[in-house]
Amino acid sequence: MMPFKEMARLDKLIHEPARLSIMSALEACSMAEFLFLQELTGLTKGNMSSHLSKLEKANYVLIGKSFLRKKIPQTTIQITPTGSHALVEYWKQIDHIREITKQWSQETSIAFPG
Amino acid sequence: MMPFKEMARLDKLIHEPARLSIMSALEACSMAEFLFLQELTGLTKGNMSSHLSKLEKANYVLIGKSFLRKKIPQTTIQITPTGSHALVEYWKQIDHIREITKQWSQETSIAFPG
DNA sequence: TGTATTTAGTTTATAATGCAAACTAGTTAA
DNA sequence: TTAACTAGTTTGCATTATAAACTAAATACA
Repeated sequence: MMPFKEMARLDKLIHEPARLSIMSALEACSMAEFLFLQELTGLTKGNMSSHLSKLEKANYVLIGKSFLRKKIPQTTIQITPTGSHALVEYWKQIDHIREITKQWSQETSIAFPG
Repeated sequence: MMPFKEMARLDKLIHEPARLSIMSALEACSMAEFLFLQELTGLTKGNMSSHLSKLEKANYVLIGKSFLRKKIPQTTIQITPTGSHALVEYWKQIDHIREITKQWSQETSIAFPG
């Protein structure tokens, strides 16, 4: 019907490239440390921190602070079921957009050939 | 190698949902009028205008101003070969990201089963 | 004729966001 | 005991998305 309005429905929390990389990494890892995640994604510490807190607010990730030998702070991050579900839905929506635009493209070329 | 850095390479001009919808519509239409495109995407006029001028600066679209019966202004928009190519490359990169994260996810589950 | 309204867009102002530099709190080294 | 490092958070800046306000021309109508 209105295929090009489907883009507006993309979950912006996941769509943002830095966060998509965080979420994808977490989906693969089940649990990761802050520094490991930072290395993996190539983000700066400040960036990681602010993106993570956005994801935490949405309940997409769970952040736990523990201490190594009760001294060195270590932040561990896990994806939540909510976050995992949101990621799946995000890719579904991407697929949907692709299908629907392909279809519309075909319809137009039938209506206005050449 | 560093799969989660691939997200940073997504073309941000196309990645933004409003512009993805504009570009997808144009790819299907070959040529469209401003108001038609606005209706299609559901964007406000101001939004349309500013997104279009960004796409124009990147040479992703060509904007032509003509007059209906030499009176009513009519803006027509076409995707350029550059824009069309960028859109194809965008989807390629999306595919690439998907493949690579899927793969990494498998590797991790092999390395740390259960 | 002149004033009001509509149309087709552009410009401007604002609010949100992404980003890295600067900061904090604790640890180890000299 | 002071300097330097570590692990992260906060702050400030620059960019961006968005809609409201504006512009310019056309039509409506009184």
